[in-house]
Amino acid sequence: MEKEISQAVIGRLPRYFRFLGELKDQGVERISSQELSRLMHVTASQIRQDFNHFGGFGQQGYGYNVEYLYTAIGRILGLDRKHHLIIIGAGNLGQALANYMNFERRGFLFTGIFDINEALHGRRIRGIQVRPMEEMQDFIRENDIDIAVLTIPKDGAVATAEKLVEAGIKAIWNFAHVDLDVPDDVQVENVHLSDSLFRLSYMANRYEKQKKAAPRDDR
Amino acid sequence: MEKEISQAVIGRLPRYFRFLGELKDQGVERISSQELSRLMHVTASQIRQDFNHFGGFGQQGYGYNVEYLYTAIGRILGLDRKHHLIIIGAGNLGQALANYMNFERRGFLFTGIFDINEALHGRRIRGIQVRPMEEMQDFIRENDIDIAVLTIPKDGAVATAEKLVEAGIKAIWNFAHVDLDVPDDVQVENVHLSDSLFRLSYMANRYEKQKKAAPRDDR
DNA sequence: TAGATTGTTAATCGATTAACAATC
DNA sequence: TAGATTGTTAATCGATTAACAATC
Repeated sequence: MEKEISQAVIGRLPRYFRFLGELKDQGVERISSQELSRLMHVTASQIRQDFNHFGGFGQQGYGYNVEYLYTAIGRILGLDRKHHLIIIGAGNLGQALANYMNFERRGFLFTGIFDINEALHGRRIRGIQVRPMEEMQDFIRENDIDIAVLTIPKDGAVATAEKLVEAGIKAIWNFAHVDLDVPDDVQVENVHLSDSLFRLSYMANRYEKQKKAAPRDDR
Repeated sequence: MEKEISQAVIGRLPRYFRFLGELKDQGVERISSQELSRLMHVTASQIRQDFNHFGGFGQQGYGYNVEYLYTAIGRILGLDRKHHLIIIGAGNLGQALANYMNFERRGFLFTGIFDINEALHGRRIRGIQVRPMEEMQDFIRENDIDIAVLTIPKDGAVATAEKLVEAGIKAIWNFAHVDLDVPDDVQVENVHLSDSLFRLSYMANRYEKQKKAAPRDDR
């Protein structure tokens, strides 16, 4: 089997995909690692290394075919097939994600949404009715759900994640403000919004301090 | 001046902060790098290295004082002061973030929200009325805004970011699906939700394939 | 004082960059 | 064929881990 791809590389794939998508939309047919390098602000060397993890996409003397590369990376990311996803938690964030579903276009189909709050049960969000949590496990089993999106407060999140795993979920998109402990064969991708905001806060803060300490130094 | 802290370290700070907060809430007074290591699934060595970037927080033979360390990291992250933030885009995501403002507790004050859509103008979200985009720049200057949260579609994002910078914003929390090009003294923290979802998709996909290729191999 | 655990230096590991031969 | 640009190996850089002397 191919050697394991490092997290560093995987982390960059969606960004490549995004840039290639834009190029494709602009009608660009081919691009060299050097041009792409200038565009994305990463080294041409890294680009070539990254692409080569998945086998040669390019052609010496020519570069890369944008459309081909775009499709290939899409396939690597699993965007060539449908995913059924459910959202756990019909609060502000859950609803925003349900509506925001620009993801739908990419094959991520919003299939169900669950909440403990009885007042919400039966209410429809983008045509899908909010269901009580008790129905979650059966729903997953019956509807062939791939991905669960966790948007509930941290207190319930760990227990709910366990239930998801029990019902056979293999991928959790976790917006809850807590780290989940799941078996090896279950993938978790965290979106810890406050962690992100704090990083921004640090960066802004640090820069300010530097400025004060050395007001002449512009870089 | 102290040597530059690497992105790798900065990226971990919010997570430390989160775990220390939980420990503090549980009434834990002190903790060694080894205990914290077990809890967070990172090496004790890394923990000690990380903390030492900011000067000795610990004490030989004792460990680290949880409360002290928590406060120290909080200060490093800039959580000991108030930040005024505005949200650009009063769509689903913008509204969710405005309401979600659990951040408020941490000193990030939701001060204003803007949208191009006239139908939304004057409407109140968490007591704050939606303003037209034209008022954005003056509002920033008059209200001492630190952070702008960009939740508009990608097409308008680049131009809007330019306006933000023009008005003096130094920190942008970018949810738009595009990379922003800003001067060196402006910090951007990206939350590219689809990139995140695609990574999850890749991970789940890859695991499945491995399973199929080598069904016996459990790890 | 003895035991524990940090702070810090040194060793290892992995990821990024540079270089260049292969090849379109 | 000459020029361009990849694929890939080698060199460099940085981040992580190990080890241990300093010290509470």
